[in-house]
Amino acid sequence: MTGFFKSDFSTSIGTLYYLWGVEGTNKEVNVIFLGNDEKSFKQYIDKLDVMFSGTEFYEKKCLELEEKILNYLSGKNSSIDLKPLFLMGSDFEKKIWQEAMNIPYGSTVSYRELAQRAGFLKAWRAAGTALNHNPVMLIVPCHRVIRSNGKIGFFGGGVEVKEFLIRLENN
DNA sequence: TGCATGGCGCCGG
DNA sequence: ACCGGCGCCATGC
Repeated sequence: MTGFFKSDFSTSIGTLYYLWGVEGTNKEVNVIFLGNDEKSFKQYIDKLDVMFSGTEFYEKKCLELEEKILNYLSGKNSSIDLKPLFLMGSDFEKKIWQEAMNIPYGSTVSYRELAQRAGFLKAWRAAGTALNHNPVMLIVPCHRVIRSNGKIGFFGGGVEVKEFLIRLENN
């Protein structure tokens, strides 16, 4: 694994931090981290324990990401069209994240339903914990997962942000 | 290994 | 409608 680079930018839901990684022989560049919490961003980088190349080479790539996210946050685009690269996480967590990506824009499912769809009939509680470890907010749309009783539930990036995103997608 | 900890769910009062 | 209690399951220490 080589070619990590990172950056941040300002949005309507606060400063977003992101991290790219280049994978495999085809040199595919994908998003490893996207989040609004600087602390977890830094912790993530520490855990990866890698060297970073300069962002200049990837400036175009960064601008593309920022444009896609901003278009999504302004309601202009309903799809973000960025591919995540899960470098960390258990198989269970990856399956939950993967399944969450199948939730259509503008709709919601319960934690229970999500766990079931991913093949874990009774692991709804653990599914919530897995979503809390989602490394790429918005790309894995964990804000579309709410409680069975209709309540909003929690959100790593802040419940207000979760509410904002659900409202955004229903306008 | 056991036990506590989580973005939960369901039932009873 | 709201709460407490108990059940549920993957992780981390």
